[in-house]
Amino acid sequence: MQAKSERGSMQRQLILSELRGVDSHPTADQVYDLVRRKMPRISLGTVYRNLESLVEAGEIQKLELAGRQRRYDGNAQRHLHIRCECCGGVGDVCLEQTVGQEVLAASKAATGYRVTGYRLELSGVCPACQE
Amino acid sequence: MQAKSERGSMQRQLILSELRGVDSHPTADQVYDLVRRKMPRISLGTVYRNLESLVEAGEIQKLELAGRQRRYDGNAQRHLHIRCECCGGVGDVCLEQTVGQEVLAASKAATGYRVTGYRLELSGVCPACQE
DNA sequence: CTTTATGCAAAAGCTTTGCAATTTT
DNA sequence: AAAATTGCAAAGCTTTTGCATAAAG
Repeated sequence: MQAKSERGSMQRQLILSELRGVDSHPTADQVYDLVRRKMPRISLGTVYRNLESLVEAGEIQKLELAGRQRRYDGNAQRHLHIRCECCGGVGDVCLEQTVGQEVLAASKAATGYRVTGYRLELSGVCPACQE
Repeated sequence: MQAKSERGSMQRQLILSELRGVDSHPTADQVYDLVRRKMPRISLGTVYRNLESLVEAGEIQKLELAGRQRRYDGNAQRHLHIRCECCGGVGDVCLEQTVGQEVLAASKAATGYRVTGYRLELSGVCPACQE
């Protein structure tokens, strides 16, 4: 007994809109909590499955920051992320990725790898934690 | 009935020497397999505990590459890592970390964070996988 | 009607931890 | 003898998966 939808199930739409509605880069279980407020019977498995398919569809991005639980970002555009060492939060850095060609060339020379990409992740102290 | 040791238990020494003896950046269970060849009754928990304490002691480093299982590097010096997209292996890139000050300054301006560091991780195709 | 997605629950993969026994200092 | 570490096993946490049922196209 659910309304008709243009793009996927109601679960999927709700997950997408909730994720777009926050800037906190929530983990899967945080998304689950958000979504459950409006759809209490949704399951965690469904959240994981839809997050994954939204990533594949290019609607959102998955953040795999070093050594921690995955987070999801409703903004699918390429941008950097910075983690606060103090509160653990993750912020957006809307800059081009800016590692120079010379680094990539030097890496190739140093390793023999064909270098195809890189991942850059910043860390620091967020405004709130600086008081 | 173990020999006396200068720095820590025999388990710890063996873990360190085995890790120093490979350049493959093994995961904890791969270290476990290596070490078990010479000390069959060692436990995985002991391997994890010692790897952690060796990291804290600055003798080795823990690699937390995006979204994957942790790996350990017997070389504690700061250097870059590159993952082969094809075979999943991880190589060393013995270069200075080279993200410019201007990127860090721009990040600060864009976010208000006090930027204190960054992590750079390369990807590509290793010589073996290029055939 | 056929295909796709869901909820539930169990399983899987990696890592940590409690504890009694052993080793190290 | 006191402090630190071990092996074992159980628990923890995050993510994935099998399956019968329900929703979507």
